[in-house]
Amino acid sequence: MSKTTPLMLQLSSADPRPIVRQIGDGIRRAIASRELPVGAQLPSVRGLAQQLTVNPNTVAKAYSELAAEGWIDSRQGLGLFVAAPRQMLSDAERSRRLGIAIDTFAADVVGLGYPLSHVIDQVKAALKPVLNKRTA
Amino acid sequence: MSKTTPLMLQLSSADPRPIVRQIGDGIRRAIASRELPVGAQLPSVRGLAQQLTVNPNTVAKAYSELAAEGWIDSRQGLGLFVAAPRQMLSDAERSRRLGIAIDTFAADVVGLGYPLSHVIDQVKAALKPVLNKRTA
Amino acid sequence: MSKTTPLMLQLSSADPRPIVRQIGDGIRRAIASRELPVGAQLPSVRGLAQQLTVNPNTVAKAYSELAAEGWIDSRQGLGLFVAAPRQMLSDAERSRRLGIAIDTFAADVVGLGYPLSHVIDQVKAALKPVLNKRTA
Amino acid sequence: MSKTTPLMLQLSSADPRPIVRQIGDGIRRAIASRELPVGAQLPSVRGLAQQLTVNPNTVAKAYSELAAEGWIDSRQGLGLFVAAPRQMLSDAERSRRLGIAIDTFAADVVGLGYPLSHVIDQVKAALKPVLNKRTA
DNA sequence: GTGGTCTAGACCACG
DNA sequence: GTGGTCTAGACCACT
Repeated sequence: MSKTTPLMLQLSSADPRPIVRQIGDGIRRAIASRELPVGAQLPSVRGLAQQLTVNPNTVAKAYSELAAEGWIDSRQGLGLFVAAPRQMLSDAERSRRLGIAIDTFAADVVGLGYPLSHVIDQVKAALKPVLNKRTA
Repeated sequence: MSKTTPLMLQLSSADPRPIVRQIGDGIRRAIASRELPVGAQLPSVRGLAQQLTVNPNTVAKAYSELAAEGWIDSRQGLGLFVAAPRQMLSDAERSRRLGIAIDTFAADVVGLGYPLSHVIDQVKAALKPVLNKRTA
Repeated sequence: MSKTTPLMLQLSSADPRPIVRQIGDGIRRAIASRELPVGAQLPSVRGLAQQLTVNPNTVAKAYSELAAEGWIDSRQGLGLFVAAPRQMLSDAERSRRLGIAIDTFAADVVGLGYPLSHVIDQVKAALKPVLNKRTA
Repeated sequence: MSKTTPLMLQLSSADPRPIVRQIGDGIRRAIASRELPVGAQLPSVRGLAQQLTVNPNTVAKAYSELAAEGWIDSRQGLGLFVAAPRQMLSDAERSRRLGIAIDTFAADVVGLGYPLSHVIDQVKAALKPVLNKRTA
């Protein structure tokens, strides 16, 4: 009875991220912000592929990565569903990944010419809806 | 008689970024933090390649990208020098890039389970030395 | 200078595991048993695909899963290398996975008619060379 | 007048195994542990399907696989009954299947970081109630 | 209908 | 040369 949530995903060819990543990131964000609640069914591989006009394999790959990371569960013949949140990674690995993400981010924004306060404000605005939600 | 600044660059094979990007990011960071001041001469392609034990083509590629982005200027027969800060990107482009960087960052840290405050603190610490320097 | 280790992999069509899994499991075993030491270069995607007469994409998929699990590191343009061991998973997740693995194993051996002692002996023999090695 | 044994089966959507396999494995385990003794009648396809709220086709498929493997016998018009234990597989086939099960298990637990003794203890605990029962 | 696997072949970035 | 991405299309298992 769980209806498939529409899911607004915007692919952009100007975005340097590969399509698979854009899809995965978009869904990750939707799950973290509870736009897609636990147990919700995701659009089918073929359906989403058609909606985004990309190859079904591309969608399938994004989905399978999300499944490997514990964001979604796959049920043979039924579809894909938002999984209950659980901590997959060790503390050491989480800390390591945070460091990498910050280094990458720093390299990306250096040279854009924005003052620190502006960048921080934007980061806060982007993270607020996706952090501290799934454990609330 | 501007002496070539030594330039401490640490390439890491554990770092997922390709070597070209590690070099470019490292130099970009050094310029932004004024470790390499305006007018300072950069190491030669061959010299840096030897120092880092990488292919000279890789260094040359990193340099040419930095030049295209306006970070460094090449003076024929003399070498490469840190350029005066100037903004080469349109406001729309800068804003778009910031948005993408933030999206990517958000996707990376979501699911790590850290509270917003912790992430923000880390980001601030990482950005402080590289932002607000060249525009000061 | 690190020569590619030959790597004996036996694919079997009688094996119910999909090819991707057989490849991944085989390499995981080789790394865990230190047959492939840390830093060793793995056979190239195309090379291994040719050796096993499977599609390069299949090998690439197996490799990318191993990379996601932290077994190997990929270096653009250079190849794939055995990564230094690190604990990626949280205690809760490790315990969960052990439980699933044991349940699956139990379901597989029930009905084969072997006495408990025989099964345990075989399991011990199989696990001895792959457990307690990477931390030794 | 053999009454249908209630049969406690727990289907879990968190379990990665497909439903057919969960049903088959559950019944196999119940028979092996003598929870379902030889001659006991199994619930009807429709009854079990209703109890588990799954498609009757799924239950029927699970039953037909169990029958093919010799676990249960169908008596026309009467229903399905637990068969007397017999070995339908050749020694070579049994040995091959044990090998595959052990390989899969080893690949699953390698990398979890548990000491051999801990894994063996858990395996013993899981196998004790289902092995050495039907041949005793 | 659903997802999962596999093949084939193309194009790109990196060194 | 290396790996990474994407498309196209086929076949299978599950519900």
